[in-house]
Amino acid sequence: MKGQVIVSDGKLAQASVFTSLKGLVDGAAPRFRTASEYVEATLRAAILSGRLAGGLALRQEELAEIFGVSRMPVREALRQLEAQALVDFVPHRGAVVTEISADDAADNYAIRLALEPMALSLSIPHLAEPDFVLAADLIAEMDEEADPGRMGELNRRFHLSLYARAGRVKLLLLVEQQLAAADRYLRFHLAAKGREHMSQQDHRAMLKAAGERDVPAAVQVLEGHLRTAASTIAAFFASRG
Amino acid sequence: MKGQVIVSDGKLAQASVFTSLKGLVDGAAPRFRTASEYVEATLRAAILSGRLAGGLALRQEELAEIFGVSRMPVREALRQLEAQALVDFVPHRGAVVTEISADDAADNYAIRLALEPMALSLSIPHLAEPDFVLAADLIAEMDEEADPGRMGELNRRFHLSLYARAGRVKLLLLVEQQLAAADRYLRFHLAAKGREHMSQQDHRAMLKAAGERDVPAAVQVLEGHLRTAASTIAAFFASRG
DNA sequence: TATCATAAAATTGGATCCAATATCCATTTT
DNA sequence: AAAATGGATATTGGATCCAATTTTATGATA
Repeated sequence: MKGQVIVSDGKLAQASVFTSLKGLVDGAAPRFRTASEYVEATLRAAILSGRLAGGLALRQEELAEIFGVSRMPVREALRQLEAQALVDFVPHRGAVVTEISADDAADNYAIRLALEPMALSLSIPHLAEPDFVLAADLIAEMDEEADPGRMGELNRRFHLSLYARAGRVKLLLLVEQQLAAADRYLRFHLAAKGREHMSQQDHRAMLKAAGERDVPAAVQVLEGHLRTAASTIAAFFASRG
Repeated sequence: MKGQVIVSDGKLAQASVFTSLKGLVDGAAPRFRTASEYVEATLRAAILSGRLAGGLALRQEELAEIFGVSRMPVREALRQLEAQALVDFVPHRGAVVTEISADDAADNYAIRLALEPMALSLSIPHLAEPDFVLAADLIAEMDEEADPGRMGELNRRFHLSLYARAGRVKLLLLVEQQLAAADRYLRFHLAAKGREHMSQQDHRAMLKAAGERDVPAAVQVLEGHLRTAASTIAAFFASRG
């Protein structure tokens, strides 16, 4: 079997990462329609969570064995991830997990800074009681949460809860993608500053302004929130990597 | 051969569309590294240009024959297009070209209205003489151009020329995608209002403001430009589709 | 004639197989 | 000892093959 190859040389660390992949999505997510969707979702979660680090080469055959499928669904999944800029195809070398850099982080925040105020502005007039309740619940959950990965998800869902009534599905789709990508950087943010810098007061202020249908105030808080996060992460990259 | 099947029943019209596909990209574009890239580029151009209308089912085997490849590169290309929201996979039915609707157009313009002012603001301080020359040239070309398809391309390139120095590659990538998607609607715009409504005075005003490094003025013109286009297209859909 | 059951055709997702090509390592040569 | 060279090995892109499932056509029956 090729399994031995994985642990034979310097790839042991990778092997332990890979072998833990399979169960990653199984718990929360529903069953997938196709194998490639399953592989794609699992790999995407692993990359966004940082479990598969930038620069790592993902070889099709190896992944196929781990997931218990042929190389074909793996190939399709990797192509999808390529379209999402999560991997680069290098001929005869494999799909390489894209590196995250200060520049990428800046890009991500510039995009969010453009899209999210738009989404929020469109959504606020149509938000209803259940939306406010959900948002408040998520803030409360974040107060309790310690795990950084789960924290990222809660943060994402909070933001989306306020944008949900924007009525523009493709806009929201883009926002979701950018929020998911932001998780890759948020981990550094939390590591650098601790979870108290999750800016829960910003979240509360946004919710309050939204409740009062005060679009300019909500947008102002959101923009400050994003700019703060962006500069924190920029500082982190400047100091370390 | 299956070729006969294509022309045997009611699919004749589709066949003539399909068979003209192959050469679509050959002229301008360089050779592609892989077959799937070639297929993808050709299909994308055909969909964005409106040559493959919304609702049309793209069957893998049929495309494979037309392109002279097996079903596999076709499959990969279609998956890529799915990621770009240009087709939907319907099980056992084929990849269906997504319909364009008033709602989609509104989404597209909302996204552009969020992203492009950001790109323009970031870019203006770094624009240099060659950028202004290129932009001016493109305006002049548009004055002469009659063909709607080519007009769309010129318009796209003009906008990009002013955003080019934003220094945020992923942001620009998104902008490019949205501009390409906008071509699908621009065709209706031109059909409805004639090419004099291409708002060349807006283009000139944007270029002037950019030349004076007047970011707020340039952004204001751009926003007005996009809002006008959006409402024109909304009116078009309201009257017709 | 309309409707429902049943069989045939078509289409996809996935597996396996094949050819082309780049990488990597050992050996040789300077 | 370092560099060049040649061949084994690994890896990918593409072709062909197979199974599952849906759609569509056909025909029987009320």
